[in-house]
Amino acid sequence: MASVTEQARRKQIVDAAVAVIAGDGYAKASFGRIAKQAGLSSTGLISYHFANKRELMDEVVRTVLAEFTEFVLARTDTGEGPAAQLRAFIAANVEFASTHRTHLLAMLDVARAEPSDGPDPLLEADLRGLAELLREGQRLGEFREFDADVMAMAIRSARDGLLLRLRADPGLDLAVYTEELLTLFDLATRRTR
Amino acid sequence: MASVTEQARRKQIVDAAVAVIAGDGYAKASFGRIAKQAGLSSTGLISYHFANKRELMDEVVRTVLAEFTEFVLARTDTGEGPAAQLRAFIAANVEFASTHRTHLLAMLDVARAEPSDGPDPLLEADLRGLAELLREGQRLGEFREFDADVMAMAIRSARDGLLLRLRADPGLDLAVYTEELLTLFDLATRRTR
Amino acid sequence: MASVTEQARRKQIVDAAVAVIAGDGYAKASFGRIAKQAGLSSTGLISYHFANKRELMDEVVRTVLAEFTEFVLARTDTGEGPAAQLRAFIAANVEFASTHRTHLLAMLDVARAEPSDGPDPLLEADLRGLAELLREGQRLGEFREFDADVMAMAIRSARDGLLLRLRADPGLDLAVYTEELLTLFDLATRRTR
Amino acid sequence: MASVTEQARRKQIVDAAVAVIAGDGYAKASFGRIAKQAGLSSTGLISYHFANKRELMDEVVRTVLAEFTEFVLARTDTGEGPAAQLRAFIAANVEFASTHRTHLLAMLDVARAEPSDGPDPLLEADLRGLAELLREGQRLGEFREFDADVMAMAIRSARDGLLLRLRADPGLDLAVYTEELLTLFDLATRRTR
DNA sequence: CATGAATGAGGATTCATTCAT
DNA sequence: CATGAATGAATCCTCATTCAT
Repeated sequence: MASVTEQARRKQIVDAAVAVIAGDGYAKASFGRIAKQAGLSSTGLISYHFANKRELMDEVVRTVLAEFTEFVLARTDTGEGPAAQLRAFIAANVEFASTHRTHLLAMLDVARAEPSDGPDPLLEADLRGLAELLREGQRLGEFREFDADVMAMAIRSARDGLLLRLRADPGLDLAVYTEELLTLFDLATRRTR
Repeated sequence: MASVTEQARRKQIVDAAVAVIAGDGYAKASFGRIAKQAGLSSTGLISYHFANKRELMDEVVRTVLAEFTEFVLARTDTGEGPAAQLRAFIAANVEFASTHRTHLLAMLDVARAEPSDGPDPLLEADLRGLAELLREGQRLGEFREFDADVMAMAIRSARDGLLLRLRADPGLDLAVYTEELLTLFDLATRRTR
Repeated sequence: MASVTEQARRKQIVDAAVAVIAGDGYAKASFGRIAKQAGLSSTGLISYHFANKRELMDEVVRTVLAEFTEFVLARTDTGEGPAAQLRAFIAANVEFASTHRTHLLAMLDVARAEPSDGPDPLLEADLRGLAELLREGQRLGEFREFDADVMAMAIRSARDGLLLRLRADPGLDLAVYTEELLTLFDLATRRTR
Repeated sequence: MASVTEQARRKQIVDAAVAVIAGDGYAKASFGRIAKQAGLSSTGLISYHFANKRELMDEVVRTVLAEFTEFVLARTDTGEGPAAQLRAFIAANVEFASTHRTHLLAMLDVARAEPSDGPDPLLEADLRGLAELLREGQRLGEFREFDADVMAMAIRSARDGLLLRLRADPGLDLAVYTEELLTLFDLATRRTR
């Protein structure tokens, strides 16, 4: 279980699925299209490596989420204070959204189309850390008193909104966008004297 | 053309489509499910009233968008200044999101799954007015200098984020949520001395 | 039964059916298209006047066949000898094929698509008279000894071939075509000295 | 691509389609009937091997046309003069019409129901060679001066007429029919004294 | 492991026909 | 008589999944 070839094939298939979903949307992401995108000669191969479509899609989400988390954490855990970390977090989000646009779009599409049962782990895991950071900032007096969960959701939503904008308008100036969001949430969170 | 019965049936079918999409997602919204939800005896009846699935989905979007626009505009165009209008706009958005949760979820699902050609009219029409309001506030000196398009997107995204939260957690305290968002964007937009 | 209005409606529907079949082929000749062609507001009206589709199609065949027979007979029964009558018959066939192209095409399409049980009455009735004429010519010594049924079929087939040509190439020179067929069958039938 | 199994299945399906069309007519030739005729468990298998119905029908036409052309050419290209070749051509046509009745009927039905765009290749390709043979005979002085296109059409139509007769009356004496047609067109084409 | 053929359920859509008004 | 809404069977086609090789 989990030989090298096996791992490589699964990755190949997941990557193809990401590309198809990001390109044509989840609705058009059939095994047929994914197999063609991956250069496979049979959809049977996908079924061989994944128990069913749901499992493939779960892996798509898991993979992108792992990349994303690693990317963002590496840029956020800087040992600086919460305010600085929040700035780093937002910047990292925007950067990932632009460099991994297809991955993120695919993940959001899947999450919307195949909602998991109960509280969405995506929604939760992603937000928990951010809310914790915000609360830490409040404890240290760098942030004003706001509802950390609402603020976290607003920050994450702003990044998702950027994704939609990027889909419609790929030539967007990200430097400006980043700066605007940094200022926006700086003003929204900082201790009001 | 467009008799009373006809209109009633179309509305019935659109309502059923909204319910199915909000409940099971767009991917599962087949004519079969919609017909069952609507209590129709045959999917043929849907085809009788709508040229094809796309036309039905377009009407779903159009219907919800009309409700939404009317609801929000009625609460926003108060003759007050931009800052007050922005507060009204955000409050109206949150209120509509909670009272018409299924409608809004369905609309967003359809818009994501069936992207229209060219710039998404949903994305555009919805945002244009908000950005205009923000610029007006800047002209009048009520708002600071920010990129109105980015800010508009952030505001709308915050509302969409609320929707997702509501789906996962229907018991959410909306009064708190509204108040938090009002403060958030008040701080983010107001003229910094 | 068979009031004036009734008759008029049936004719209107049959004419529309002929136009649709000749234009788009039997396969596309749905009640919906026929109703639209006839300017009717409902396909129900067709069902009201015809027990079922088969009956409508039978009437299409019957109607065209009646027109055709009347047209040809009027030009053939000239009181002249069989050879002259054969010439008149062929000329009349070509003329009808050109002036009533749609009608004849529709009839042939229906006859091919909905073959009646047993010996095709179209095939029979149409040919019987012609074969009889040929045999009469043989009795009178104007024609050589050939199989009258085969010859009759060849003559009728030549006219059907003309129809196909007309469908593909409407600008055909019929005067030439007629003359050629007259000579062809004159040579084929006349007493060889 | 084009494995042995693949070819065998395609042939099996085409054969079943021919049988159904010849038996019940093109209008009744649904995937369901064809699958049943072929002993397949699902219409999906037909879709697996043919991109769509049109492609299947095109292959039906192509297959029969290839058989027919090969059959007739092998009996016509005898190195003899045009008159002898014409006799061979007619005899071969009649023979093929009797031995491959279903195939020919199916082909004609499809060609009538699914007219290709532009000039019908069936109508054209089939006739071109025959007309050429006739013109060659005129150049060599074996045939009289007639319109070669009209004559070619008459000859082909006579064969189609035989097909219709065979459908209605399978017990037809073909030896007689052949002899009659040979004489008919010999008289019609040969140089007059 | 990989292939491609096969399966059968489910998809949207078309259609002839029925029926209340 | 005419209308248009409704019905349900049938059509082609797509798809995830299975399985022998």
